[in-house]
Amino acid sequence: MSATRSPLIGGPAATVLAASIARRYYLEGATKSAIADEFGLSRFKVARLLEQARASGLVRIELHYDGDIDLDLSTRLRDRYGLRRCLVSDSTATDDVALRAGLGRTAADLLSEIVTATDVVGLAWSRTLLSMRSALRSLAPCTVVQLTGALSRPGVDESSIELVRDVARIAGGAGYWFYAPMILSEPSSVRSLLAQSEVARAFERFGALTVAMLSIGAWDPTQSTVAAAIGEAEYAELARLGVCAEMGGIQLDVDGRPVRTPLSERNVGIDAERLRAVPEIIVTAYGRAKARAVRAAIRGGLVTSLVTHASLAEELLRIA
Amino acid sequence: MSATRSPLIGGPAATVLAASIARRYYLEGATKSAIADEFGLSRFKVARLLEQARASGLVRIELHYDGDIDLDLSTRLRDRYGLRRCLVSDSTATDDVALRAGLGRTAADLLSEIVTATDVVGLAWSRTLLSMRSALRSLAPCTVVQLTGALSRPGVDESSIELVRDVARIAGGAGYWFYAPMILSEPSSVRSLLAQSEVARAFERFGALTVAMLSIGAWDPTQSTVAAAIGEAEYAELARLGVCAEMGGIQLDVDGRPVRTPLSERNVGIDAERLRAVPEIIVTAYGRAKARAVRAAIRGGLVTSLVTHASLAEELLRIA
DNA sequence: GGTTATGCTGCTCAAATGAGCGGTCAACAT
DNA sequence: ATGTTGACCGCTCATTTGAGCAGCATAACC
Repeated sequence: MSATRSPLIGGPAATVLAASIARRYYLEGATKSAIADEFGLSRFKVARLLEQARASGLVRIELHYDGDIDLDLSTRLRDRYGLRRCLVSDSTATDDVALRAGLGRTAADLLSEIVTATDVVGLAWSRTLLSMRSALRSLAPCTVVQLTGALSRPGVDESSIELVRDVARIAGGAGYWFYAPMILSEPSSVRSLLAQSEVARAFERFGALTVAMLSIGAWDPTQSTVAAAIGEAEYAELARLGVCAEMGGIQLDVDGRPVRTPLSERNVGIDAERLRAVPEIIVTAYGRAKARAVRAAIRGGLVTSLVTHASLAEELLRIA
Repeated sequence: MSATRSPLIGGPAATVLAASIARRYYLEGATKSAIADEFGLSRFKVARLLEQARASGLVRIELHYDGDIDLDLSTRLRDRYGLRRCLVSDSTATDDVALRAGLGRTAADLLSEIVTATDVVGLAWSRTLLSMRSALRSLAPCTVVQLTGALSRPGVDESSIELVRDVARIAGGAGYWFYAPMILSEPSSVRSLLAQSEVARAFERFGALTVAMLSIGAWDPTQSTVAAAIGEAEYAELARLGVCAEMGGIQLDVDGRPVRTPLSERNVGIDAERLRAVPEIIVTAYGRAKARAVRAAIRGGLVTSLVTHASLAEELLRIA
C-alpha cells in the first residue's frame, strides 16, 4: 500500500516523460503551461506529473551547505527559543581554545554582516570576544563602546585589554574604552572610577547602543573567570542566592532575572536594565555545561542573537 | 571576482535565514507570501533570497533515478530524432544475449504500460521480442497480430515460433498467428501462402493495427539473420542496391525509403506502407554497429518509439 | 446487463507568482 | 552643497499556478 520509494512511477515511458518534464521545470525553469504545450498535455496533467515526480523521489530537493555552520541546529534553536538569529558552529572541538577560535570567527562574520555606520556597538570583556577581534577583518565605521571592565588573570595576554580600541580601529570609527578591572574590592572604588572622564564617556553611550556583544558564563566555580576574581566563599554565597548565570558582570537567576547582590555594587559595567534596552544583543557561549546559564539569559530577554556550537545547542534543545 | 561556489551568500546570518526560508518553501511547501509574513519580510524579498539560495547552490535540485533506464540519454535521443518515446537501457552488457534480455524486459514493461484493451498489437519476428515475451507479466486484453513469418535457424529454440500465441494468452485477448517462414524461395509460394486462411486472417488485421513492435537489423552479412536465410551473394547484391537496414522483412536505404527488390516478392510480412500507417511503432535495436540502420528507419518514419541501450544511443547521438 | 465505484481528465476561479517600474537611501564625485 | 550613480526595496499588473469540481470512461460488482 505504501509506496515508500518507487522511482518507477507507472512504467518506463511514464518515468522518462516525468523526468523530461521535471528537467524542463526544475532545472531549466520552464513554466508548466509551456511544458504542456511542448508535450501536448494539459497544464494540469503536467502539474500532476510533477507532483508524482517529487513524491516518488525522482526529483530530489536538498539543502546542501558545507560551511562551518550547522543550519539545521541553528534554525531549530532559533525557533525553539524565539531568537532573532542563531548561529551554531558545527565545530566538534573539545578544548576551549579551539571552541573560542571557532565562535570568534563566526561572531566576527556576524558583526561584519549586520553592523552599519550608524550603529553603536558595545563590547563586554570576554576571551571569546578577544578571539572575535583576531578574526575581524572589516567593519563598517561604527562607534564602539566598552561595556565592562576587564577580568585579567595571570597568563592572559596583556594586550587583551585592547579589545575595544582594536575593534574601533578596524572599523575606522570612534571608540570609547577605558582601563579598569571588572570587579573592585569596594563600592566606593566603583564610584570614584565612574567619575573618571574616560569611564564616564563610555558609560554615557550606553543609552545609544544599538548592538551589544557579550559572553555567558555559568555560575560554577570550576568554569568561571569570576570565581577566581572574588574568591570561592563569596562565589558560593551568591550561588545560594540563586545565581545561575553571569553575563557582562550581571548575575542572573534561573529565569534570567538579575540578582542584586553585594557584588553588584563592586561591578564596573553596564546594568541589566540598560542592556535589555539594546535592540540587538549578540551572545556567545561554549561548553555543554553552560546550557542552563544560556537558557536563563534568553528567558531574561538578554539575548536576541546567539552564537554557539553544536553540543551546547543540542543540550539547549534537550532542556528547552 | 567569480564566486563559483560560495555557499555563504552574504554572511552567516543571511545564510541561516536563506536556509530557513528555503526549507519552508522547498521542503515544507509553504508559499512565499506565508514565509514573508512569518519572517516579517516582503514576499519579493523572500523570492530574491530563494533565487540566491538556488544560484549559490544552497538549494540543490537533482533528478535521481536508480532504475535501469538512462533518463538523460533517453531524453536527448528522443528530442534529437523527434521520437515520441525513447527508452535507453543503461546496460553495459556486451554479449547479445544479455542485451536482448535487458531490452526485452524494458520493451515488455513499455508494452504493458501503453497497451489497452482496444489496441491491436502487431509483433514481428525477432529474438529481442522473444526475450520480451519471456519478461511479459501482464497485458491488457488486446488483440495480437503476427506481422511477419519467422526466421528460424538451427540452434534457436523451436518454441520461439509461439511468440504471438503466447503474448495473446498473457493478454487474454484474441490472437492472429500463423506458421510460416519469413522468406520463401519463390514469389509464387508467397501468393499461395497468403491464400491460406490463417495467414489471410492475420494480414487482414494490418489496417486496424494501433501498435507495432519490431526490431532493426543492419544490412551486414556478419550481423544479419537474413543473410543466413538468403545467401551471401544475393545479400551483397541488395547492399549494392543501397540497402542499409532491415526491419520486419522490409529493406530500407540510408534515408529509410523501402527498397523494392526481388527479395520483396518472396517476403512474408507487412509492407512498408501499411507499417508506416500504424500510429505507434515500437522498435528495438542493440549493438553499436546498427546506428546507421536505426537512423535510416527513423528517417523513413518507421519508428515512433525506440528501445535501445546506452552505447547504441550514444552512437546515434554522435551521427545525428 | 445494469448499476455503482473508481480513476483520470480538463475546466473554472481564486490565490500565488514573476517582470518591470518608480521611489528611497547612501556613497561618491563633482 | 548638489547632482549622479547604483543598490535596494516594495508596488502594480499580467501571467502562472493550485484547489476543487464536473464529465467521462473504465472497472467492479451485484
